[in-house]
Amino acid sequence: MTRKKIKLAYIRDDVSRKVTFKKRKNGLMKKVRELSILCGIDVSAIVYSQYDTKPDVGSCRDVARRIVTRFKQMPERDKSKNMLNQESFLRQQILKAEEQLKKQIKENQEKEIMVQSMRGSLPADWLQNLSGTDLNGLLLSIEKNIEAIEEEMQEA
Amino acid sequence: MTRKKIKLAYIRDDVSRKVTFKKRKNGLMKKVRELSILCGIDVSAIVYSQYDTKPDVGSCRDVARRIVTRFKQMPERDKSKNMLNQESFLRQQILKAEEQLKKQIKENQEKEIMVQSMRGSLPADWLQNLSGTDLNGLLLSIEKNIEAIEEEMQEA
DNA sequence: TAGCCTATCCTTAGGCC
DNA sequence: TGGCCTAAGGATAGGCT
Repeated sequence: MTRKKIKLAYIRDDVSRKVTFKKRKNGLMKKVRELSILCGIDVSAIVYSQYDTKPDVGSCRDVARRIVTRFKQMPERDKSKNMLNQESFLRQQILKAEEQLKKQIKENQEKEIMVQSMRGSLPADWLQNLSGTDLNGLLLSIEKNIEAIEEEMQEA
Repeated sequence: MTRKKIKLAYIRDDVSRKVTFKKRKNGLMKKVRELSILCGIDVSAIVYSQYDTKPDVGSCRDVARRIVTRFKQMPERDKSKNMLNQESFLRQQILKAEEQLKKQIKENQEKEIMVQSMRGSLPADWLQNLSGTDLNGLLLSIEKNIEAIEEEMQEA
C-alpha cells in the first residue's frame, strides 16, 4: 500500500479523479461549515464541476439579511460620493431587471405546474415545493452577486 | 500540552478565535486551490469576516471562458422553448445594464487615477495596475452570477 | 501582535469488495 | 459503481517567543 503524497497536478485518470473529487469536495464543504461555526462568520464555497448538473454551493444563510442591511445604508454613502451617483442608478436598474426576471421565472414555473398537473403525471403540490426550492436558490445567487458587486465597488 | 480536539462551536475567546480564523481560512483557500487543480474545475470560496475589510475570495480564473461558451449556445435553446423568451429578453437587459455599469466604474476609476496622479502622490502606472485588478474582480463576480442564474434556469 | 513549533487530530490515496 | 478501510500525509490547537 503506497499511500504516497500525490503531486499537485491535474489527475489524468478519470476514475481516480472522480473519486478524489467526491472526497475532497466533501472535505471542503465540511471545512466551510466548521470555519463558519467556529468563527461566527459567513463562508460560502462554490464548486462548478462536470460531475454535478448544477454548481454545488455550501454556505450559511445569513447573507440575505446582511444584503438588506447594507442596501439600507447605501443612499447616504452614495450622496456623499458624487462620482458614484451614476453607478448607483445603474445598480438600481440591474436590481429592477433582476426583480422582473424573478417574477417571470416564477410565472413560468407556475404555468409549468398547471400544465403538468393537468396532465396528471405528478401531484401539483410536490411540484410546487420543488419550484419553491429553485426560486430560493436563484434568489440567493442574485443576492450573493449584489453583495460581491457592492464589495468590489468599495474598492474602486 | 493538551492539544485536545476542540468542540465544534463558536469560539468565545477573541484572541483564539482570530488565530483560528487566520489558520483555517488559509487552510480552506489551500484546499480550494488543490481541488481546482487536481480535478481541473472551477472552485470558489468566499469568506465574509469582520477581520478583513472586504470578503476574501479564493477562486480560479477559468469562469469567463465557460460563460462565453455557454452564452453562445443559448439562442437556439431559448428559441426552442417559447415560454423562456421573456426570460431571455430580461437576461439581456441585465447584461446590458451590467455592461454599462462596468463602463461607468472604469470611467470613474480613470478619473480617480487622473486626479491622484495630478496630485503627484502616487505614480500613475501603479494606480493603473491596481484598477485593472479591481475591474477583473468585478467582471468575475458578474460572470459568476450570470452562470449561477443560468444554472438555476436549467432546473426551472 | 504575529509568527514559529509540534503533538495530536483529521483528511484522504490507494486498496479492496 | 459506490462504499468501506487504514496508514501516510496534512492541518491545526495550544504553547511559546
